[in-house]
Amino acid sequence: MAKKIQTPRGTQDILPEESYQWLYLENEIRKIFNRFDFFEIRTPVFEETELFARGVGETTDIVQKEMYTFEDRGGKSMTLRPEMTASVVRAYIQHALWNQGAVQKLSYISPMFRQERPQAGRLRQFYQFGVEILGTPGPVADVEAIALAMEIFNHLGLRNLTLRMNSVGCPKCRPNYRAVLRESLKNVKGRLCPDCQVRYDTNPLRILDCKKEICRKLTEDVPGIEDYLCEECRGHFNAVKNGLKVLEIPYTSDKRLVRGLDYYTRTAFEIVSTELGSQDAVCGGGRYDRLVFELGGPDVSGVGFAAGMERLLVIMRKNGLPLGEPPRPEVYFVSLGENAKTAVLKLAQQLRRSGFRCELDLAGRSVKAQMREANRIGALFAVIVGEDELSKNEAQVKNLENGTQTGVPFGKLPEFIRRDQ
RNA sequence: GUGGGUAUAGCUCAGUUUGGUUAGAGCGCCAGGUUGUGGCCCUGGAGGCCGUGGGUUCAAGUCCCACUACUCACCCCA
Repeated sequence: MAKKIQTPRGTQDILPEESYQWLYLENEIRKIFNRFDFFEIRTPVFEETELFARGVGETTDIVQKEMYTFEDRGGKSMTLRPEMTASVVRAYIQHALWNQGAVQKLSYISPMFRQERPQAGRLRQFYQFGVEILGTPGPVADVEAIALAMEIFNHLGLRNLTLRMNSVGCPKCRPNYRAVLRESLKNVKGRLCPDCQVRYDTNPLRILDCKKEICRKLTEDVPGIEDYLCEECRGHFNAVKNGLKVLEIPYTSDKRLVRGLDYYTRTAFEIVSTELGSQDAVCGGGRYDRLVFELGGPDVSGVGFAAGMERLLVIMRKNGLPLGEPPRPEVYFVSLGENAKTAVLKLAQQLRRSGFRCELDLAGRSVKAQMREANRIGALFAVIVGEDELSKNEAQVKNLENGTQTGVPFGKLPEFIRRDQ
Protein backbone atom coordinates (compact mmCIF):
# COMPACT_ATOMS: atom_id res chain seq x y z
CA MET A 1 0.00 0.00 0.00
CA ALA A 2 2.59 2.50 1.02
CA LYS A 3 5.16 2.11 -1.67
CA LYS A 4 2.85 2.08 -4.65
CA ILE A 5 3.44 4.96 -6.96
CA GLN A 6 0.43 7.18 -7.19
CA THR A 7 -0.56 10.35 -8.96
CA PRO A 8 1.59 13.31 -7.96
CA ARG A 9 0.04 15.59 -5.39
CA GLY A 10 -2.68 17.76 -6.82
CA THR A 11 -3.17 15.65 -9.92
CA GLN A 12 -5.82 13.09 -10.71
CA ASP A 13 -6.63 10.26 -13.05
CA ILE A 14 -9.85 10.60 -14.96
CA LEU A 15 -11.13 7.05 -15.29
CA PRO A 16 -13.70 5.77 -17.80
CA GLU A 17 -16.44 6.06 -15.20
CA GLU A 18 -15.87 9.79 -15.30
CA SER A 19 -14.18 10.51 -18.59
CA TYR A 20 -17.44 10.41 -20.53
CA GLN A 21 -18.52 13.44 -18.53
CA TRP A 22 -15.43 15.31 -19.61
CA LEU A 23 -16.10 14.42 -23.22
CA TYR A 24 -19.65 15.65 -22.85
CA LEU A 25 -18.51 18.94 -21.35
CA GLU A 26 -15.83 19.49 -23.95
CA ASN A 27 -18.28 18.77 -26.74
CA GLU A 28 -20.90 21.15 -25.41
CA ILE A 29 -18.33 23.86 -24.80
CA ARG A 30 -16.96 23.50 -28.33
CA LYS A 31 -20.49 23.77 -29.71
CA ILE A 32 -20.83 27.20 -28.19
CA PHE A 33 -17.32 28.22 -29.29
CA ASN A 34 -18.39 27.30 -32.79
CA ARG A 35 -21.60 29.30 -32.65
CA PHE A 36 -19.53 32.35 -31.78
CA ASP A 37 -17.16 31.44 -34.62
CA PHE A 38 -14.04 30.88 -32.57
CA PHE A 39 -11.18 28.69 -33.74
CA GLU A 40 -9.29 26.35 -31.48
CA ILE A 41 -5.62 26.92 -30.79
CA ARG A 42 -3.26 24.39 -29.26
CA THR A 43 0.10 25.43 -27.93
CA PRO A 44 2.89 23.52 -26.16
CA VAL A 45 2.31 22.69 -22.51
CA PHE A 46 5.70 24.18 -21.76
CA GLU A 47 7.26 27.42 -22.88
CA GLU A 48 10.40 29.35 -22.20
CA THR A 49 10.16 30.62 -18.65
CA GLU A 50 10.73 34.16 -19.80
CA LEU A 51 7.38 34.20 -21.58
CA PHE A 52 5.45 33.86 -18.36
CA ALA A 53 7.81 36.00 -16.36
CA ARG A 54 7.22 38.86 -18.78
CA GLY A 55 3.68 38.05 -19.77
CA VAL A 56 2.02 37.22 -16.49
CA GLY A 57 4.14 39.63 -14.50
CA GLU A 58 7.22 39.22 -12.33
CA THR A 59 5.42 40.38 -9.24
CA THR A 60 2.46 38.02 -9.42
CA ASP A 61 2.12 35.06 -7.10
CA ILE A 62 1.90 32.78 -10.10
CA VAL A 63 5.36 33.71 -11.28
CA GLN A 64 6.91 34.14 -7.88
CA LYS A 65 5.94 30.89 -6.29
CA GLU A 66 3.59 28.74 -8.36
CA MET A 67 5.38 27.83 -11.57
CA TYR A 68 6.66 24.42 -12.53
CA THR A 69 10.03 25.51 -13.85
CA PHE A 70 12.82 23.19 -14.95
CA GLU A 71 15.96 23.23 -17.02
CA ASP A 72 16.00 21.22 -20.20
CA ARG A 73 19.10 19.32 -21.23
CA GLY A 74 20.42 22.33 -23.05
CA GLY A 75 20.28 24.36 -19.86
CA LYS A 76 17.32 26.51 -20.92
CA SER A 77 14.74 27.39 -18.34
CA MET A 78 11.35 26.02 -19.26
CA THR A 79 8.00 26.28 -17.50
CA LEU A 80 4.80 24.30 -17.64
CA ARG A 81 2.19 26.86 -18.60
CA PRO A 82 0.32 28.26 -15.59
CA GLU A 83 -2.23 29.98 -17.81
CA MET A 84 -2.99 30.30 -21.48
CA THR A 85 -3.05 33.97 -22.40
CA ALA A 86 0.70 34.43 -22.56
CA SER A 87 1.05 31.38 -24.79
CA VAL A 88 -1.72 32.48 -27.12
CA VAL A 89 -0.23 35.93 -27.43
CA ARG A 90 3.18 34.39 -28.10
CA ALA A 91 1.69 32.31 -30.89
CA TYR A 92 -0.16 35.32 -32.24
CA ILE A 93 3.11 37.21 -32.49
CA GLN A 94 5.23 34.30 -33.68
CA HIS A 95 2.91 33.56 -36.60
CA ALA A 96 1.95 37.17 -37.29
CA LEU A 97 -1.69 36.23 -37.02
CA TRP A 98 -2.77 39.85 -37.50
CA ASN A 99 -2.05 39.21 -41.15
CA GLN A 100 -4.76 36.58 -41.22
CA GLY A 101 -7.53 39.01 -40.46
CA ALA A 102 -7.88 42.08 -38.32
CA VAL A 103 -9.41 40.23 -35.42
CA GLN A 104 -8.36 36.79 -34.25
CA LYS A 105 -10.80 34.78 -32.15
CA LEU A 106 -9.08 31.85 -30.51
CA SER A 107 -10.41 29.25 -28.10
CA TYR A 108 -8.86 26.42 -26.12
CA ILE A 109 -9.56 23.62 -23.66
CA SER A 110 -6.23 22.69 -22.14
CA PRO A 111 -4.44 21.65 -18.98
CA MET A 112 -2.58 24.24 -16.90
CA PHE A 113 -0.04 23.72 -14.14
CA ARG A 114 0.51 25.57 -10.92
CA GLN A 115 2.46 24.27 -7.95
CA GLU A 116 0.10 25.36 -5.22
CA ARG A 117 -1.11 23.58 -2.14
CA PRO A 118 -4.11 21.63 -3.40
CA GLN A 119 -7.55 22.04 -1.89
CA ALA A 120 -11.18 21.83 -2.93
CA GLY A 121 -11.43 23.10 -6.50
CA ARG A 122 -7.72 23.69 -6.80
CA LEU A 123 -5.35 21.26 -8.43
CA ARG A 124 -1.79 21.37 -9.67
CA GLN A 125 -2.79 20.15 -13.10
CA PHE A 126 -6.16 21.56 -13.98
CA TYR A 127 -8.12 22.16 -17.12
CA GLN A 128 -9.22 25.52 -18.35
CA PHE A 129 -11.35 26.46 -21.27
CA GLY A 130 -11.29 29.98 -22.55
CA VAL A 131 -10.94 32.40 -25.41
CA GLU A 132 -8.79 35.28 -26.49
CA ILE A 133 -9.96 37.98 -28.89
CA LEU A 134 -6.94 39.75 -30.34
CA GLY A 135 -6.72 42.83 -32.47
CA THR A 136 -9.46 45.17 -31.32
CA PRO A 137 -9.85 47.64 -28.47
CA GLY A 138 -13.60 47.89 -29.09
CA PRO A 139 -15.95 47.25 -26.17
CA VAL A 140 -18.05 44.90 -28.28
CA ALA A 141 -15.22 42.39 -28.03
CA ASP A 142 -15.42 42.53 -24.24
CA VAL A 143 -19.16 42.01 -24.42
CA GLU A 144 -18.79 39.09 -26.79
CA ALA A 145 -16.25 37.40 -24.55
CA ILE A 146 -18.46 37.78 -21.49
CA ALA A 147 -21.58 36.77 -23.40
CA LEU A 148 -19.80 33.68 -24.67
CA ALA A 149 -18.78 32.63 -21.18
CA MET A 150 -22.29 33.17 -19.86
CA GLU A 151 -23.78 31.36 -22.82
CA ILE A 152 -21.68 28.28 -22.13
CA PHE A 153 -22.74 28.17 -18.49
CA ASN A 154 -26.30 28.83 -19.46
CA HIS A 155 -26.24 26.13 -22.11
CA LEU A 156 -24.95 23.64 -19.58
CA GLY A 157 -27.85 24.45 -17.30
CA LEU A 158 -26.04 26.53 -14.69
CA ARG A 159 -28.10 29.13 -12.91
CA ASN A 160 -27.34 31.21 -9.87
CA LEU A 161 -24.02 32.44 -11.13
CA THR A 162 -22.96 35.99 -10.43
CA LEU A 163 -21.11 38.10 -12.95
CA ARG A 164 -18.92 40.65 -11.23
CA MET A 165 -17.70 43.60 -13.27
CA ASN A 166 -15.13 46.29 -12.79
CA SER A 167 -12.64 48.36 -14.70
CA VAL A 168 -9.06 48.60 -13.61
CA GLY A 169 -8.39 51.59 -15.83
CA CYS A 170 -5.34 52.09 -17.96
CA PRO A 171 -1.76 53.30 -17.44
CA LYS A 172 -3.09 56.81 -17.84
CA CYS A 173 -5.75 56.88 -15.15
CA ARG A 174 -4.80 54.07 -12.80
CA PRO A 175 -1.95 56.03 -11.16
CA ASN A 176 -4.40 58.77 -10.28
CA TYR A 177 -6.73 56.36 -8.59
CA ARG A 178 -3.85 54.65 -6.87
CA ALA A 179 -2.95 58.00 -5.34
CA VAL A 180 -6.55 58.59 -4.29
CA LEU A 181 -6.65 55.17 -2.69
CA ARG A 182 -3.42 55.73 -0.79
CA GLU A 183 -4.66 59.10 0.36
CA SER A 184 -7.95 57.77 1.68
CA LEU A 185 -6.26 54.87 3.45
CA LYS A 186 -3.42 56.95 4.82
CA ASN A 187 -4.86 57.26 8.30
CA VAL A 188 -5.81 53.62 8.71
CA LYS A 189 -2.77 52.09 7.09
CA GLY A 190 -1.43 50.87 10.40
CA ARG A 191 -4.59 48.89 11.06
CA LEU A 192 -4.54 46.97 7.79
CA CYS A 193 -3.36 43.39 7.80
CA PRO A 194 0.42 42.93 7.37
CA ASP A 195 0.00 41.84 3.75
CA CYS A 196 -2.03 44.91 2.94
CA GLN A 197 0.46 47.20 4.59
CA VAL A 198 2.93 45.93 2.04
CA ARG A 199 0.36 46.27 -0.71
CA TYR A 200 -0.22 49.85 0.31
CA ASP A 201 3.16 50.64 -1.19
CA THR A 202 3.46 48.04 -3.94
CA ASN A 203 -0.06 47.62 -5.28
CA PRO A 204 -2.77 49.36 -3.28
CA LEU A 205 -5.57 48.13 -5.55
CA ARG A 206 -5.06 44.65 -4.14
CA ILE A 207 -6.09 45.90 -0.71
CA LEU A 208 -9.66 46.09 -1.98
CA ASP A 209 -9.47 42.41 -2.83
CA CYS A 210 -8.28 41.33 0.61
CA LYS A 211 -10.62 38.93 2.35
CA LYS A 212 -9.57 39.83 5.86
CA GLU A 213 -12.39 41.21 7.97
CA ILE A 214 -10.39 44.24 9.11
CA CYS A 215 -9.28 45.22 5.66
CA ARG A 216 -12.77 44.87 4.23
CA LYS A 217 -14.13 47.08 6.93
CA LEU A 218 -11.46 49.71 6.56
CA THR A 219 -11.98 49.86 2.80
CA GLU A 220 -15.76 49.82 2.91
CA ASP A 221 -16.24 53.52 2.23
CA VAL A 222 -13.21 54.01 0.05
CA PRO A 223 -14.14 55.44 -3.35
CA GLY A 224 -14.22 52.98 -6.24
CA ILE A 225 -12.10 53.38 -9.34
CA GLU A 226 -15.13 54.13 -11.49
CA ASP A 227 -15.20 57.75 -10.43
CA TYR A 228 -11.56 58.20 -11.36
CA LEU A 229 -11.37 56.59 -14.77
CA CYS A 230 -10.18 58.72 -17.63
CA GLU A 231 -12.67 59.67 -20.34
CA GLU A 232 -11.67 56.82 -22.63
CA CYS A 233 -11.78 54.18 -19.93
CA ARG A 234 -15.08 55.43 -18.60
CA GLY A 235 -16.56 55.42 -22.08
CA HIS A 236 -15.28 51.92 -22.68
CA PHE A 237 -16.66 50.63 -19.40
CA ASN A 238 -20.05 52.21 -20.03
CA ALA A 239 -20.19 50.72 -23.49
CA VAL A 240 -19.43 47.27 -22.12
CA LYS A 241 -22.13 47.63 -19.49
CA ASN A 242 -24.58 48.80 -22.11
CA GLY A 243 -23.80 45.79 -24.22
CA LEU A 244 -24.55 43.52 -21.29
CA LYS A 245 -27.86 45.29 -20.78
CA VAL A 246 -28.78 44.82 -24.43
CA LEU A 247 -28.10 41.11 -24.05
CA GLU A 248 -29.95 41.06 -20.74
CA ILE A 249 -26.96 39.66 -18.92
CA PRO A 250 -27.24 40.65 -15.28
CA TYR A 251 -24.09 41.74 -13.48
CA THR A 252 -23.01 43.45 -10.33
CA SER A 253 -20.49 46.26 -10.30
CA ASP A 254 -17.85 45.44 -7.77
CA LYS A 255 -15.16 47.93 -6.91
CA ARG A 256 -13.29 45.19 -5.08
CA LEU A 257 -12.74 43.14 -8.20
CA VAL A 258 -9.07 43.59 -9.02
CA ARG A 259 -7.64 40.76 -10.99
CA GLY A 260 -4.34 39.37 -9.86
CA LEU A 261 -2.53 39.21 -13.17
CA ASP A 262 -0.49 42.24 -14.12
CA TYR A 263 -1.54 42.49 -17.70
CA TYR A 264 -5.14 43.51 -17.25
CA THR A 265 -6.41 46.92 -18.32
CA ARG A 266 -9.91 48.33 -18.30
CA THR A 267 -12.48 45.52 -18.16
CA ALA A 268 -12.07 42.95 -15.42
CA PHE A 269 -14.73 40.37 -14.75
CA GLU A 270 -15.29 37.24 -12.80
CA ILE A 271 -18.06 34.70 -12.61
CA VAL A 272 -18.56 33.21 -9.18
CA SER A 273 -20.70 30.50 -7.70
CA THR A 274 -21.78 30.15 -4.11
CA GLU A 275 -21.41 26.40 -4.38
CA LEU A 276 -17.66 26.17 -4.65
CA GLY A 277 -16.57 26.90 -1.11
CA SER A 278 -13.72 29.30 -0.78
CA GLN A 279 -12.47 28.86 -4.33
CA ASP A 280 -15.60 30.47 -5.70
CA ALA A 281 -14.45 31.78 -9.07
CA VAL A 282 -15.41 29.55 -11.94
CA CYS A 283 -14.37 32.02 -14.61
CA GLY A 284 -12.17 35.08 -14.75
CA GLY A 285 -11.11 37.40 -17.50
CA GLY A 286 -10.59 40.85 -18.79
CA ARG A 287 -8.90 43.12 -21.22
CA TYR A 288 -5.19 43.41 -21.79
CA ASP A 289 -4.27 46.30 -24.04
CA ARG A 290 -0.53 46.35 -23.47
CA LEU A 291 0.40 42.66 -23.35
CA VAL A 292 0.90 42.01 -27.05
CA PHE A 293 3.15 44.99 -27.39
CA GLU A 294 5.11 44.15 -24.29
CA LEU A 295 5.76 40.66 -25.57
CA GLY A 296 7.23 42.09 -28.74
CA GLY A 297 4.21 42.26 -31.01
CA PRO A 298 2.30 45.13 -32.56
CA ASP A 299 0.43 47.53 -30.35
CA VAL A 300 -2.89 45.72 -30.43
CA SER A 301 -5.44 44.93 -27.78
CA GLY A 302 -6.78 41.71 -26.42
CA VAL A 303 -9.59 40.49 -24.25
CA GLY A 304 -10.42 37.02 -22.99
CA PHE A 305 -11.42 34.75 -20.19
CA ALA A 306 -10.47 31.44 -18.64
CA ALA A 307 -12.76 29.07 -16.79
CA GLY A 308 -11.99 26.08 -14.64
CA MET A 309 -13.31 22.72 -15.83
CA GLU A 310 -13.00 20.97 -12.48
CA ARG A 311 -14.85 23.74 -10.72
CA LEU A 312 -17.49 23.69 -13.39
CA LEU A 313 -17.90 19.95 -12.82
CA VAL A 314 -18.25 20.47 -9.08
CA ILE A 315 -21.12 22.90 -9.58
CA MET A 316 -22.83 20.73 -12.15
CA ARG A 317 -22.68 17.66 -9.97
CA LYS A 318 -23.99 19.56 -6.98
CA ASN A 319 -26.94 20.73 -9.03
CA GLY A 320 -27.56 17.34 -10.58
CA LEU A 321 -27.19 18.76 -14.08
CA PRO A 322 -26.91 16.37 -17.02
CA LEU A 323 -23.37 15.29 -17.82
CA GLY A 324 -23.98 12.88 -20.65
CA GLU A 325 -24.39 9.14 -20.44
CA PRO A 326 -21.72 6.46 -20.37
CA PRO A 327 -21.61 4.82 -23.78
CA ARG A 328 -23.33 1.46 -24.16
CA PRO A 329 -22.54 -0.98 -26.93
CA GLU A 330 -25.37 -1.94 -29.23
CA VAL A 331 -24.14 -5.48 -29.53
CA TYR A 332 -22.35 -7.99 -27.37
CA PHE A 333 -21.36 -11.15 -29.24
CA VAL A 334 -21.80 -14.34 -27.26
CA SER A 335 -19.93 -17.22 -28.82
CA LEU A 336 -19.28 -20.82 -27.96
CA GLY A 337 -16.85 -23.09 -29.68
CA GLU A 338 -13.75 -22.26 -31.69
CA ASN A 339 -15.58 -21.98 -35.00
CA ALA A 340 -18.10 -19.61 -33.54
CA LYS A 341 -15.38 -17.45 -32.02
CA THR A 342 -13.80 -17.02 -35.42
CA ALA A 343 -17.12 -16.30 -37.09
CA VAL A 344 -17.98 -13.74 -34.44
CA LEU A 345 -14.71 -11.89 -35.02
CA LYS A 346 -15.78 -11.33 -38.58
CA LEU A 347 -19.41 -10.51 -37.76
CA ALA A 348 -18.27 -7.95 -35.23
CA GLN A 349 -16.04 -6.28 -37.79
CA GLN A 350 -18.95 -6.05 -40.23
CA LEU A 351 -21.30 -4.56 -37.64
CA ARG A 352 -18.65 -2.10 -36.56
CA ARG A 353 -18.26 -0.97 -40.13
CA SER A 354 -22.00 -0.45 -40.21
CA GLY A 355 -21.49 1.96 -37.35
CA PHE A 356 -22.45 -0.12 -34.33
CA ARG A 357 -20.53 -0.25 -31.11
CA CYS A 358 -19.75 -3.95 -30.65
CA GLU A 359 -18.07 -6.04 -28.03
CA LEU A 360 -17.08 -9.67 -27.96
CA ASP A 361 -15.66 -12.06 -25.42
CA LEU A 362 -11.89 -11.70 -25.11
CA ALA A 363 -11.51 -13.81 -22.01
CA GLY A 364 -12.82 -17.14 -23.25
CA ARG A 365 -15.62 -17.27 -20.75
CA SER A 366 -18.70 -19.43 -20.49
CA VAL A 367 -21.93 -18.53 -22.23
CA LYS A 368 -23.46 -17.61 -18.93
CA ALA A 369 -20.52 -15.38 -18.10
CA GLN A 370 -20.71 -13.77 -21.51
CA MET A 371 -24.40 -13.06 -21.06
CA ARG A 372 -23.68 -11.59 -17.68
CA GLU A 373 -20.99 -9.44 -19.22
CA ALA A 374 -23.38 -8.27 -21.95
CA ASN A 375 -25.79 -7.22 -19.25
CA ARG A 376 -23.13 -5.65 -17.07
CA ILE A 377 -21.89 -3.32 -19.78
CA GLY A 378 -25.43 -2.41 -20.77
CA ALA A 379 -25.42 -3.86 -24.28
CA LEU A 380 -28.73 -3.51 -26.10
CA PHE A 381 -28.47 -6.89 -27.83
CA ALA A 382 -26.72 -10.14 -27.22
CA VAL A 383 -25.92 -11.82 -30.52
CA ILE A 384 -25.45 -15.49 -29.78
CA VAL A 385 -23.49 -17.74 -32.12
CA GLY A 386 -22.79 -21.45 -31.60
CA GLU A 387 -22.57 -24.53 -33.80
CA ASP A 388 -26.33 -24.57 -34.52
CA GLU A 389 -26.27 -20.96 -35.65
CA LEU A 390 -23.20 -21.50 -37.81
CA SER A 391 -24.87 -24.36 -39.65
CA LYS A 392 -27.97 -22.23 -40.30
CA ASN A 393 -26.05 -18.99 -40.98
CA GLU A 394 -28.35 -17.36 -38.52
CA ALA A 395 -27.62 -15.81 -35.14
CA GLN A 396 -29.87 -15.78 -32.11
CA VAL A 397 -30.38 -12.13 -31.27
CA LYS A 398 -31.64 -11.39 -27.81
CA ASN A 399 -32.98 -7.99 -26.96
CA LEU A 400 -31.63 -7.46 -23.48
CA GLU A 401 -34.14 -4.80 -22.60
CA ASN A 402 -37.26 -6.89 -23.11
CA GLY A 403 -35.81 -10.39 -23.25
CA THR A 404 -37.22 -11.34 -26.65
CA GLN A 405 -35.05 -13.52 -28.83
CA THR A 406 -35.16 -14.01 -32.60
CA GLY A 407 -33.20 -15.82 -35.24
CA VAL A 408 -31.58 -13.38 -37.67
CA PRO A 409 -29.55 -14.35 -40.75
CA PHE A 410 -25.95 -13.16 -40.42
CA GLY A 411 -26.31 -10.85 -43.39
CA LYS A 412 -29.39 -9.15 -41.96
CA LEU A 413 -27.86 -8.28 -38.58
CA PRO A 414 -27.23 -4.58 -39.30
CA GLU A 415 -30.73 -3.85 -40.46
CA PHE A 416 -32.32 -5.91 -37.72
CA ILE A 417 -30.41 -4.10 -35.02
CA ARG A 418 -31.04 -0.73 -36.58
CA ARG A 419 -34.76 -1.46 -36.75
CA ASP A 420 -35.29 -3.12 -33.44
CA GLN A 421 -33.41 -0.81 -31.10
C1' G B 1 5.18 28.00 3.02
C1' U B 2 1.46 27.97 7.81
C1' G B 3 -2.62 25.59 10.55
C1' G B 4 -6.79 21.71 11.44
C1' G B 5 -8.78 16.77 10.18
C1' U B 6 -8.16 11.83 8.32
C1' A B 7 -5.46 7.07 7.12
C1' U B 8 -8.72 -0.77 8.06
C1' A B 9 -10.65 -5.01 1.20
C1' G B 10 -11.33 -2.03 -5.59
C1' C B 11 -15.34 1.59 -3.17
C1' U B 12 -18.25 3.31 1.39
C1' C B 13 -17.31 2.24 6.27
C1' A B 14 -17.65 -0.80 11.33
C1' G B 15 -13.97 -2.48 14.96
C1' U B 16 -9.85 1.79 18.34
C1' U B 17 -13.06 4.42 24.12
C1' U B 18 -12.33 -0.49 28.35
C1' G B 19 -4.98 -3.71 24.10
C1' G B 20 -6.18 -10.42 24.17
C1' U B 21 -7.04 -16.51 20.00
C1' U B 22 -8.07 -17.09 12.47
C1' A B 23 -9.92 -8.43 11.30
C1' G B 24 -15.72 -7.68 9.68
C1' A B 25 -20.19 -5.68 6.75
C1' G B 26 -22.51 -3.60 2.45
C1' C B 27 -21.50 -2.59 -2.59
C1' G B 28 -18.42 -4.20 -6.57
C1' C B 29 -15.60 -8.30 -8.89
C1' C B 30 -15.27 -13.81 -10.05
C1' A B 31 -17.75 -18.54 -10.08
C1' G B 32 -21.71 -22.21 -9.22
C1' G B 33 -27.16 -23.01 -8.87
C1' U B 34 -29.16 -23.84 -15.89
C1' U B 35 -25.15 -30.36 -21.37
C1' G B 36 -25.68 -22.97 -24.90
C1' U B 37 -28.78 -17.55 -22.29
C1' G B 38 -28.23 -11.68 -18.57
C1' G B 39 -31.02 -8.83 -14.90
C1' C B 40 -33.87 -10.77 -9.36
C1' C B 41 -32.73 -14.57 -5.79
C1' C B 42 -29.55 -18.35 -3.29
C1' U B 43 -24.53 -20.35 -2.41
C1' G B 44 -19.42 -20.03 -2.59
C1' G B 45 -14.66 -17.57 -3.79
C1' A B 46 -10.82 -14.11 -4.49
C1' G B 47 -9.19 -9.65 -2.34
C1' G B 48 -6.24 -6.48 3.82
C1' C B 49 1.94 -7.23 6.72
C1' C B 50 -5.26 -2.44 9.55
C1' G B 51 -0.51 4.24 5.46
C1' U B 52 5.24 3.61 6.86
C1' G B 53 8.93 3.26 10.68
C1' G B 54 9.98 3.02 15.70
C1' G B 55 8.45 2.58 20.96
C1' U B 56 5.50 0.59 25.40
C1' U B 57 3.68 -4.47 26.59
C1' C B 58 3.61 -11.40 27.80
C1' A B 59 0.37 -9.46 23.75
C1' A B 60 -0.91 -3.53 19.41
C1' G B 61 -5.72 -2.46 13.95
C1' U B 62 -6.43 -0.65 19.16
C1' C B 63 -1.76 3.09 23.51
C1' C B 64 2.77 6.69 22.56
C1' C B 65 6.26 9.21 19.03
C1' A B 66 7.99 10.39 14.24
C1' C B 67 7.36 10.33 9.07
C1' U B 68 4.44 10.14 4.68
C1' A B 69 0.09 10.62 1.98
C1' C B 70 -4.70 12.46 1.45
C1' U B 71 -8.07 16.29 2.75
C1' C B 72 -10.00 21.12 4.40
C1' A B 73 -8.57 26.13 5.32
C1' C B 74 -5.04 30.57 4.91
C1' C B 75 -2.12 33.18 0.81
C1' C B 76 -3.50 33.40 -4.28
C1' C B 77 -6.13 31.83 -8.22
C1' A B 78 -9.84 28.85 -12.74
